[in-house]
Amino acid sequence: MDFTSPLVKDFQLAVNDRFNVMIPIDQIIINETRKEFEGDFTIVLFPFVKLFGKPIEEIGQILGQKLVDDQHFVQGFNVVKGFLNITLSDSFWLDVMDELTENPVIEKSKLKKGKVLVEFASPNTNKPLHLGHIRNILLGWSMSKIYEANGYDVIKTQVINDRGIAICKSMYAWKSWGNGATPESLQVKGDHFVGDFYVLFEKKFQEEYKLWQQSNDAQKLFSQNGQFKDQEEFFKGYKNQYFNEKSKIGNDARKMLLDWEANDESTRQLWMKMNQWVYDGFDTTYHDLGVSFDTTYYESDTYLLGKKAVKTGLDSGVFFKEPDGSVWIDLTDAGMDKKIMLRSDGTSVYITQDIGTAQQRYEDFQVSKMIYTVGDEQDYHFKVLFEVLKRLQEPFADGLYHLSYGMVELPTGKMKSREGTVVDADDIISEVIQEAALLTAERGEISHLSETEKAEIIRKIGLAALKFFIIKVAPKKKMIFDPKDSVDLQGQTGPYIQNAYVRIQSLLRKAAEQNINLNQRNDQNLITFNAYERSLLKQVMQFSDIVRNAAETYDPSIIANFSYQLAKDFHRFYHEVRILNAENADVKVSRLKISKVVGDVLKAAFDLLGIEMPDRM
RNA sequence: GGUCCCGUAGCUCAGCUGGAUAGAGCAACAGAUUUCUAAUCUGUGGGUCUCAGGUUCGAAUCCUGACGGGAUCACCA
Repeated sequence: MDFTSPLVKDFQLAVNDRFNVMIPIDQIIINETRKEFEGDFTIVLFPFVKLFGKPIEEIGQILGQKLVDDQHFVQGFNVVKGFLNITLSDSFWLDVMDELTENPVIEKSKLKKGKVLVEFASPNTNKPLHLGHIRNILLGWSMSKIYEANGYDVIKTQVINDRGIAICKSMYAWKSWGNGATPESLQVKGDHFVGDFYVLFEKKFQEEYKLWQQSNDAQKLFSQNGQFKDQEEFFKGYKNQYFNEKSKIGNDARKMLLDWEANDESTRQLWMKMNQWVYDGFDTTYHDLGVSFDTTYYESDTYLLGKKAVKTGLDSGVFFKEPDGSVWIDLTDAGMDKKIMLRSDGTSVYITQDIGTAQQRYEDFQVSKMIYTVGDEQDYHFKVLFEVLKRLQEPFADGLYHLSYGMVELPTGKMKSREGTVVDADDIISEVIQEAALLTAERGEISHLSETEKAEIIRKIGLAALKFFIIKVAPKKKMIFDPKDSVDLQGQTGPYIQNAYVRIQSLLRKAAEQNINLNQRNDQNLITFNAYERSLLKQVMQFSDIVRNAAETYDPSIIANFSYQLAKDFHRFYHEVRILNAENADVKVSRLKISKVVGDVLKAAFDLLGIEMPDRM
């Protein structure tokens, strides 16, 4: 609902009436009046000074008076420097309140705007999910919800990297040292179970490598490479080569990869079994986070895609072939480099596969937009990918967006798996819920509820703390995640906002007990709205704009910050103003209506962020 | 080195499509509950918006250049 444009229109007419100039609407700057001044909205007059050749204060006086005389919605005004502060009439606010109460908080546009595919999560099967994945998942999920709210059909997807040397390492380790153990037999979550074997492989490999470093063979190699001062440095750099050329278990793992590619029956069986364990584990984490996918792509299916695109590109002259048979694209005229599309042995590289996958998705769903939620270390990759797709003249090429986000770091620095500083997703989820349980018990507010009801509320609170902590930061910024702060339930946090909602539900329950009807308009008795009420209404009526803006800028943090501001203002209102004991029945009803609509908006906003609201806490 | 991103209070972050005296939370200190859920509210202290130029009536915001931090520039993914 757009409430300010009638005011802007009136202002435009007032200017025309008094100065005979028709100012374009988009040149009229209107803001919410800052708290330290009196008024609801402020029009900036500076741009008009030169136009009218009068002192700015006088212009303000003339136009303000005109708006009051019109008797539309303006009740009063004041001019401070070049700012015309306008106070809207109580009847205006009464209308706004009833409009907001009677309509859904988000107007879902009736006409469909098209289909959008959102990719997020996209894990590897050799490691459990960590904090970085959580940020990714929250962003992608939230983006999906935001696009739905803006009238799009959304397809949520992930692409799982289920093949390659990494999973073969886990497979080899399990086969060699696993003794037939399963996640069930060891009571370990599947993704962790497989991840542990990956780690075990690395450990065994390191042992083997260390041992080899003492050998004559190794020492000879080291002394032949005179540019290295110390052994440690040399062997660090030699590690990959050792793995590929000399390592026994490296060789065995690579043999597995070849077997896999040759479709060897037993290797494929093992691969399927272990990946299934991982997927079961991932599903648990996704479930805990409250997210799901409409479809999943697997790299084992898609990694060969894109070769056809290479042929098409060659035919149309977008790509070119080197004498050795490799295929390239030259993007130097677009400020990028040359990029390989196909290796000289004819196999695909990462980008080939992405081209094929994009085409496949378009074929599958005919989407007009695709949003890739991937960390900012791949900014360049996506820049190249999108440019290539454009040059291939794909019909979807204009609807591609890389939702890039910054790395999640700890107060101590980057997470490093080698140093064991990676924050595991499952761990942090359970930690934050435990903390919520502790503090909820201390409070005692819900102690009368059943255990399952309590657990449910506690889960919502804990997850809200974690999720809000992450989603409130603008995506493109890297963020510092302090586990200590993330379990905070006070101040600028998810639970703070939930608490505002819970207070509102409590009010509404009591109002229902008193049989107060909130569905009727008050046409008889005009009430005076105080500053708290006006502020709440102003924010609530901006919600649709906020949601649109979040979609346009691909930024859920806008909604998070909006929610916080609204909750904060509600808490203040709640503290300063009597609601159920208001001075008369009309005021009571209007305050309840405002509270209800604030609650509805908070809940809708949190839903867009993937955060649930409890009714009590 | 080329390209891209970031730099705001002790810490974590808003504000960035230019508008009034730059805001929150945390941390510190002082207060508020016979009243609708105190996971709340009020107050105090805390700033060269990295720096220097430029555009403008007006710059944290736009432009240029430094400085600092990060990412990326594979026949890896």
